[in-house]
This record gives sequence, structure tokens and C-alpha cells, in this order.
Amino acid sequence: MARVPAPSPAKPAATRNDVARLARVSPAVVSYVVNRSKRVSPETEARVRQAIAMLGYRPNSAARSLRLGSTETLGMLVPDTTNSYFATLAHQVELAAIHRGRDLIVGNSDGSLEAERRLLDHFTARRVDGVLLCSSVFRPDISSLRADNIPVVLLNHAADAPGVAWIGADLRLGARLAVEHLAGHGHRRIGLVIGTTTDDVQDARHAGWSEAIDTLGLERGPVVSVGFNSRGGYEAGRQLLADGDVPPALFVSSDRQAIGLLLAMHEAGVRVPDDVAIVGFDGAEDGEYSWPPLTTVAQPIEQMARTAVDLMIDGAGDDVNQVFPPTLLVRRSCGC
Amino acid sequence: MARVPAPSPAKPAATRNDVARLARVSPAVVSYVVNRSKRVSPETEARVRQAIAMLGYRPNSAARSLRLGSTETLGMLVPDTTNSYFATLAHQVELAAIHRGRDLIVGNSDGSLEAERRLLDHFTARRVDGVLLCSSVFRPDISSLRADNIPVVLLNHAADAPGVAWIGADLRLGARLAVEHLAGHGHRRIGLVIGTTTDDVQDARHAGWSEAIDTLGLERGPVVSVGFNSRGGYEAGRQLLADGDVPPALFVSSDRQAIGLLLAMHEAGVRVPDDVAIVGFDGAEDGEYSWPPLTTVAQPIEQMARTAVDLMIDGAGDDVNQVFPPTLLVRRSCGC
DNA sequence: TTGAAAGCGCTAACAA
DNA sequence: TTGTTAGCGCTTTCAA
Repeated sequence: MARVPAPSPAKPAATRNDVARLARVSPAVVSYVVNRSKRVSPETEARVRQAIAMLGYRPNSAARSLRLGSTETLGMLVPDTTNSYFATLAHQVELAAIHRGRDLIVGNSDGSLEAERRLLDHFTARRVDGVLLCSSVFRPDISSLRADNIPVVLLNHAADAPGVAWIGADLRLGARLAVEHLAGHGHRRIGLVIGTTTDDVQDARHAGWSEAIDTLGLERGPVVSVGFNSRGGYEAGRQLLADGDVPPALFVSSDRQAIGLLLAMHEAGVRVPDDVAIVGFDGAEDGEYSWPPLTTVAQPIEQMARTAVDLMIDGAGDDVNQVFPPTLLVRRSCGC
Repeated sequence: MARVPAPSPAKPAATRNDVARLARVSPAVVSYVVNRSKRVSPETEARVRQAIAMLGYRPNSAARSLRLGSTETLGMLVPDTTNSYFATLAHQVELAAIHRGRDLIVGNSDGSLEAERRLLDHFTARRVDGVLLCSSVFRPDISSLRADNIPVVLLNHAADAPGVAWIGADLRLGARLAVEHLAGHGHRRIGLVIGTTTDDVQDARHAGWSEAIDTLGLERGPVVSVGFNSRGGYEAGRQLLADGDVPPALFVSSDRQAIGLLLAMHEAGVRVPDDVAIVGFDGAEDGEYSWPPLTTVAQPIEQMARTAVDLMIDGAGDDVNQVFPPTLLVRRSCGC
């Protein structure tokens, strides 16, 4: 490790006053040209722009926020950016935010309620203009946002949350899509691997699965509840194996779980889709390169992200909600 | 979509003055207690704290930044948070930053140099206290940061970059580890799937592979250059297959590529590790649940993240660098 | 132990 | 078309 003391010329960033001085105009004029907020004569503007370029001036956003009372920044809280579904969602939200001239700050709660509260607090301290919340629980504590009148939209939310705007995929429909497809392959007995969240409210995918089974006159396969990640899926697989009851078809509530399940099956020499057909849920990158590639119920992530940001910025108010229909993304784990 | 107009009481957040008024002290005293910057009598402090609690006051961070000339925020730029390696790295950096009392803003360049430049610009406008840069190129343009004297550390960097602090894993050593392990399994002919970056400088993993082959007196297998993602790995696999030259062992420069390669092999009925033994690189979550689970050269991600943040904050200056030795993470794709 | 006041860089209302 | 000025919420020096 080489080490040379930094020269550190301690040259502070140029301010608007520096620009004004160099361009021989008043500071206000600099603002006018930067924000295009008022007409300025072409010659003056040229001088100012040149000075800006020479000094490498960029408006100090803290000062701007303070003055404007708005940070032009959105906050987003997810359980885990390491999860490709949330990573994709966050990325799409970032894109949508930029498109609307906003910045996005993303925080990870790691599934901890304590961390979630802390981050939300943090967002309010930063005076974000709104927060997109993928909470680990069904009824998140958004009081600190409320107290400061910061708009919230619950993203990836599962069901009605009175008094809060929320957006989510139609989980029930998605589950139905999966079961119907599996039934279309001739399977009459379909199991379920379902994720549980901290406050274990019943997941709508469970209801959708159940409903579809009934409607189609099928037989209920085993149901196993596990965490929403690969490890959970792996455990589900082990359990099914241990019970000696791996059904011919399985709907799995997230792609990551499905990936874990796949591993358990491979280890046991159970062939997918020949011995078990599998349909996952989410449609992010996870299942694209798995073996076999995962048939999955894809959420319209980009659309949801865009809508969430629009809702947030256009301030549609609380009690707004929107549910998006997912679509079946057919690959090979279903037997197609 | 239900819709109810927002009540929007338009209640602005409480300021320090509100607290001062309620606690019947001067605004300065509020600052004293919030920042513990000066002794305050216990009774006064109690009054102030109570007022803070009652009003839900949190210091406006824009104002604070403006006054302090520091945002207590670090910026991090990665090509793609959707990639689990970068997601993990970013997450670890976030943790390290929080540990040092800093916030982290993460931006995605999507591998575009244009986006990279824009984000860097953005970071300087926001006056971040430093930026951690995972650039898509070997010599990134950090002039906008330089102009404002914002410290930079190149993270995940591959080789010497004079005048900039950088941190990276020892790629050459990692490649050697992989080849040696494969040789230990008795393979005498080892191929290479190597990623290319935008400015295609020779990757040190290539050199390490080559070197190890020579040292061990092995035979050079096919070398294929592809993008650093799953698709690249898949293409590499297809090409090897098309050339009819799938070597008995293969070192692959990233886990994501390895995942893609795995798919190509499965599709062709080539068995891993029996027909090809594979060792990947990175050691993030990708290969943990693949089939077969991936043996890989793991970078000490957490350690690198922590060091990068420390370096940044403690301002060790430019021309500092640190290279971390990776370790072999043995799973099953190598034949173990 | 507490308070008064200056000023961080910026926007925008108003005046010239 | 341009300039003057007040003030956003905060920290900190200096005085009381």
C-alpha cells in the first residue's frame, strides 16, 4: 500500500457569487440563467454561461433545497436490494424518478422493523419529497412521515391499507394464472410453497391458489410455509422430500424460493419438470438462467414503478390504490 | 382505483424555532442539546427534549449541510445494482457508511459512460463528501469531482491508476487459485471465459490464468471473451459447444457468466462437473443456489467495502491503494 | 448557562 | 433587462 500525503489544495467549490463576479453581473442574474426563470439578454447569458463553465460551477443543492423547501428527492425503502426482484424494482423507480427530475435514495431495512423505522425517520430528517415503501409488514408505522406530511406510497403491497396510497400486483390473479397453467399440463394435484412475512397476514397468493384449485376441481397438494428467499425454498424442498410428498406440480410464491427449491430437487435426483412441474412468481432476473429456466408469473415491474412515482409526485392523495395484473412468463420449469 | 382528495393540512415540519419557543429557550440552546455541543443545565435540556418530542422535530438536514459545508453523505456509482455482486458490494458500503455516520446515495450507470459522467456530475452538485466509484472503464473521467475537490476511491478496480486511490481484489491471485484447484482435480487442459469491459484493457484474471497454466505445466484450453453477465456466459457456452471444444475444466471470470454457461451446458446435455468442471469468480449470492452450486473465487466484499469507506472518510489521499486476496469457496461445480 | 447575531448559497418578489 | 434584498433553518462565535 503506497501512501503519499494528499496535496489537498482545499479549493472550495465555486459559488454563484464567484460566477456573478466573473461575469460582471449580479448574483440574481446567474440564478436567472441557471433556472431559465427570467428573460436575460443573449450577451449577458453568454457571459454567464462562460463564467459557469470556467469555474465549473454547479448550484449547491443544499442551499437550493433550503430555499425551495423541497429536496427534489424521493426515498425508497426495500427489505433487501440484494434480492433481484427488489433490485429491479428499485432500479425502475430510480429511472422513473430521474425521468421526473427527482433523485432517489434507496435504503435497505434487511427485513428488520427497527431498521425500517430508523430509515423512515431518516428520510423525514432529509425532507424527502415522498417515500416509496416496500415494508416487511402489512401495516407499517409511517407516523414519522405523517407527522411531517410526507406522502407515502406502499409499493409491492398486498392488500387494502386504508388511508395510505398503495400499489401492488394482483397476487390472487397471479396464483390463478399459475395453477391454471399447471392444470393445462394435465396436473390434477398441485402443491403450494408460500412465503411468510413478519406479521403473517394471509398472502393473497394462497387464496388465489386455493380458489383456482376449487374452480378447476383439482386436488390440493401439500402446502409449505417458508421464508421469502432461496433458503426458504430450499427448506421447503427438503421438507417435501422428507415427507415423501413431492406433488407433480407446485406453485411457488417467489422466484428466489423456486431457485432454492430447484436445488433441493436436483440434489435428491427429482427431475424438473418431469417429476415436479414448477411455476414461480415475480419475473425478475432470477429464473432466467436457472436450470431449468423458470416459468413464472411476472409482475409488471416497470409499470408499477412508474405509476408509483407518478402517483407520488402528482400527489393523488391517500386512499388511492392500483392493482396490476401479472402475466405468465413461460419458460421450461412447467413442462412447456 | 378509489380516489379521495387528500386532506393535506399543509402543516410544515417543525423548525428549531418552534422548539425554542415551546421550550422557552433561545434557538441556540436547541442546537446545543441536539448536537450535545455545549453544556446545558439538566432542567433546560429536559424542557427542550420534551418540546422536541412533542413537535416531532428533526433538524433540517439541508440547512445543516449548508451551514456545515458538508452533507455527511457519500455517493456510490455502480454499473448495475441488479447484479448481485454489485448489490452486495453496495449494501456492504451502505452498512459501513452508516457505521461511520454517513448516508449513502447509490446510482446506476447501466454500463454507460454517458450515464456515469452524468451521475458523477450529479454527485458533485449534491456536494457529497466523497464518491466510491465502480467504473465501467479503466480510466474513468473524474474531472468534475476533482474540480470540486471531492475525494474518490475506485472500488473494484483492476490495476494501478496513478493519482487516484483504489481498492480491488487480487484478480491474478484469484485466477491462480482457480486454476490450481482445477489442476488438483487432475485436469490438465483448462479453458478461460473472460469478461471484457468497455475500454478493453487486459484483465488480470487472464494473466493469472495464463501464468498458472505455465507454472503448473498445463495445457491452454480455449479462451473466449464475452460480456460480464449471464448472457455473456451463455454465449460463451454456445460458442464452446459450436466449436466442439468444451475443455474438461474452465475458469470463468464472474459468477454470473458461470450461471449463463451452466445453462448452455445443461441445454446441450453436457454434465457439470463430470464433463466440464467450472470455477467462477466473485462469491456473491449468485452461485449459491445454482445447479450445481458454484465453486468460486470469493472476493472479501465486506472487508473491501469497509476499507473503502474508511479510506474515504479518513482522507488517506490519492495514490493510496489496497489489494485484497480472494479465497476459494468450494462448492460442487469443480467436482469436489 | 444562555442568548444575539452573522452568514452558509440560493430564489424570488420587488425596484430600478 | 438587471440589481437589491429578505429569508429558508441551521451552527457557532462572542458577549452577557
